[in-house]
Amino acid sequence: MTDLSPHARDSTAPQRSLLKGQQTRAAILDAALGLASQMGLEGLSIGALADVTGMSKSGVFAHFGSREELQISVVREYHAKFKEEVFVPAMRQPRGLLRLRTLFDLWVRRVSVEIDSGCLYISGAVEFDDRPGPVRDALVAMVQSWQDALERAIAMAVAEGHLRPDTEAEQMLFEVHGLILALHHDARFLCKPGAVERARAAFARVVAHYATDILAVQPARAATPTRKARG
Amino acid sequence: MTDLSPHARDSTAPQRSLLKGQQTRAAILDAALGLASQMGLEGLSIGALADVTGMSKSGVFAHFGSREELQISVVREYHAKFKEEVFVPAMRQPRGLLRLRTLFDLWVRRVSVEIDSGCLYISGAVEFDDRPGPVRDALVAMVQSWQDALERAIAMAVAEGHLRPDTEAEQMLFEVHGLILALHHDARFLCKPGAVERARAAFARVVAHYATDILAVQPARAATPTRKARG
DNA sequence: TGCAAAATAGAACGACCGTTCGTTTTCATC
DNA sequence: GATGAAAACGAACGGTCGTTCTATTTTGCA
Repeated sequence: MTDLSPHARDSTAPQRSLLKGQQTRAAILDAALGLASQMGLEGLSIGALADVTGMSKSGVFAHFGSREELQISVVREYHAKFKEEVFVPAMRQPRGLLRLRTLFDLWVRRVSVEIDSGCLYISGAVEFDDRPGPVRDALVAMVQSWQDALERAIAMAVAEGHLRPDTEAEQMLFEVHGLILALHHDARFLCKPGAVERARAAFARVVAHYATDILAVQPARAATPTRKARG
Repeated sequence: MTDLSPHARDSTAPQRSLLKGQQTRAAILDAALGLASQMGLEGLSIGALADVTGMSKSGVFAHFGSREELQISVVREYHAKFKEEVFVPAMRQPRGLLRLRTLFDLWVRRVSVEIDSGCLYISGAVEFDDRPGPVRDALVAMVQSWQDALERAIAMAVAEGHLRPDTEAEQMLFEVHGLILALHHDARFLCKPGAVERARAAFARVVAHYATDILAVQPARAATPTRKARG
């Protein structure tokens, strides 16, 4: 249910119902996303959001009804953008190692961009790891759906014969996810240079370990013509 | 300078100067550590701390002079406990792979305990990754000193001949650190069972990759009696 | 153009925050 | 036990927060 949310309409069909309210709501949400990425979901305040958007506090507030609903909307908005930027392009690649490589590559690229703005999934996970409530529930659902997608991609790479048949998808997912977290930590908190390269090198090592043979360890671009080996 | 802080005195020598003030200050700090582990360093409020300790707000405040100083004191206190619990016992192991394994094992054990309370290094890194100031500086210094210790342990394992001579300590540190972050994330935020085992399995895989031969890949406990092989 | 509805503004609220200040209690020492 | 110092209290300040309420403006549509 997290993969097809009704709030993200395309710009053609419902042009009739694109009221002014929805328009400014989208603008507020966009500003809120930037603010929450920097200050965290808990640091996101309606007053600061009003300043940024040039509106009054009550004007901003009326669009969401509560701060909690605003936070949930921000999480959903982030999820939509993340999906569009990482998940959707990777799905255009054929099933198997190539798709898995693309997923990781886009993921790293996104986190690299977020070194200046912050990843809401990572900061949100820490902020809400023992703060029960609807915001945490929404956050968990989004992260879980993303991890499920990754795990499916790994399982498909196994099914395609690109990874060893005894590969435990959950275990490999754990290791790959750790690389992203370490990348975020080193680059953003410790300001350590070279973290992106280290993450990429480690991913290649993980793939090499789970891959069926040494031939599969070549970089993603060179593996493109093998797409026809579908069944 | 972070490894020998003057605030942690032993209980014998300065019994003369162990005034009531220092005593309650320690009690406050202990309560603050628990509070900050749950709510984060930014969620730590003097009012809540006064409630927990049964004191007045101003009474608590007077011991630190400012909220920022309180936060820094909490960070230092956490660092001291972390060092005593993870670093010091591992230093009793001989240099090399055994010490490195012990470091990781105690680290995992600590994070496992912290699944209910939260790791201040991890939550602090996210909270202060773009909030400059003295608190961030203190946090970075503590985390950096811990990472340096780990990197030294890796380099020693290389020097002892337990790890391959071309091992890049920084790269291996990156990968191992990612495992801890993934463990913290999965166990604490996603409440996923089996994360500890997954972290241990992944660490064994990493060690196996960097180890000189297959004999070094046996688990730490089986290697315990070889402790006498010091030089 | 006019009208109902939606959108926004503005002021005010109660709660909590860190901090200050003056007072009072408790302590260590003679 | 008296005394000066250290420690703790309690009230208050200015600030920000989310939220509520009532006007006022703006919008969409007939």
